[in-house]
Amino acid sequence: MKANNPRFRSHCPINVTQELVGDRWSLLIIRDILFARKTHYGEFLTSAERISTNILADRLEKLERHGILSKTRETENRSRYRYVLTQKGQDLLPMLLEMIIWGARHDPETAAPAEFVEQLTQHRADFMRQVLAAVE
Amino acid sequence: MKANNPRFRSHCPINVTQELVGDRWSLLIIRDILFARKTHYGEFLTSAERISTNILADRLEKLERHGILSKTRETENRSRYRYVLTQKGQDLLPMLLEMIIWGARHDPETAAPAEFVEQLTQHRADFMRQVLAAVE
DNA sequence: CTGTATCCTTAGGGATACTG
DNA sequence: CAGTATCCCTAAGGATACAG
Repeated sequence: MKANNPRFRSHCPINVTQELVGDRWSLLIIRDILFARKTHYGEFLTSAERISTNILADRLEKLERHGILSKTRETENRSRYRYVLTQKGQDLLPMLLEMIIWGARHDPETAAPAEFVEQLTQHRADFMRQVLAAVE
Repeated sequence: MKANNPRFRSHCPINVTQELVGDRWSLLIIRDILFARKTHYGEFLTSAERISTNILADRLEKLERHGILSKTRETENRSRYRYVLTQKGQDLLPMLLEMIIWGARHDPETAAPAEFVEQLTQHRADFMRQVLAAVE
């Protein structure tokens, strides 16, 4: 009985990562939290890719269940939640940055600011630490 | 009609990367080429995740169409092909390494050798250059 | 061995009405 | 505003027979 442990096709870490956050939406939600500083349900709905309400609720629940983000009540407002990344979620930043570099380099119409990508590419690990510090 | 120019949901580079290689199989094929040095159709079929023949053929064709790998005839054997990564495909290595780090760190049953992950984590950018050099 | 062709099933996703 | 609940549908994937 591995109730908590999802059954992976394999324990290859690449496969595991993909099974946990490789669906169509999870990484975009995490992107919104990390880069657009979004924290509330309604904000995720406004992103360019237009996630629908049921899918968003489902993904938020899954990500919380996997310990990637946590949901906390707003003190002022009873029915308002705040979504923040756990350490496990923040640990996805380096991978996201590599996805940005690759996606931007190979898409002529990329939405990523050229400077940002260039800076990112040059600095890599050092830059990652900077970004993390700024985010925290 | 969906041939050359894929219509992306958005040109966010994270989204683009995911739409190009974010399916269930592409990255595992690329992993096999990069890390297990596989080059032939039959070899991909033997991996732990057990891809089926039609899906494999489909993915190989898609990856070739997107310029991520290239297919060349073996000189000795007419009906044998050799699959190799293009530069665009090799550029995925840093992202794969980050996926390895994250997946291994957060899966207690990971198949990744602890030493490798530790070395990878510590060296990051430098290590990536080493790996690339070794692969080429 | 290197693939195609078929058939079939299902999970994932989208639209939208509804609730507190 | 912050979600649930339904309904529906398609693309993605799996099994397997077959072909060069």
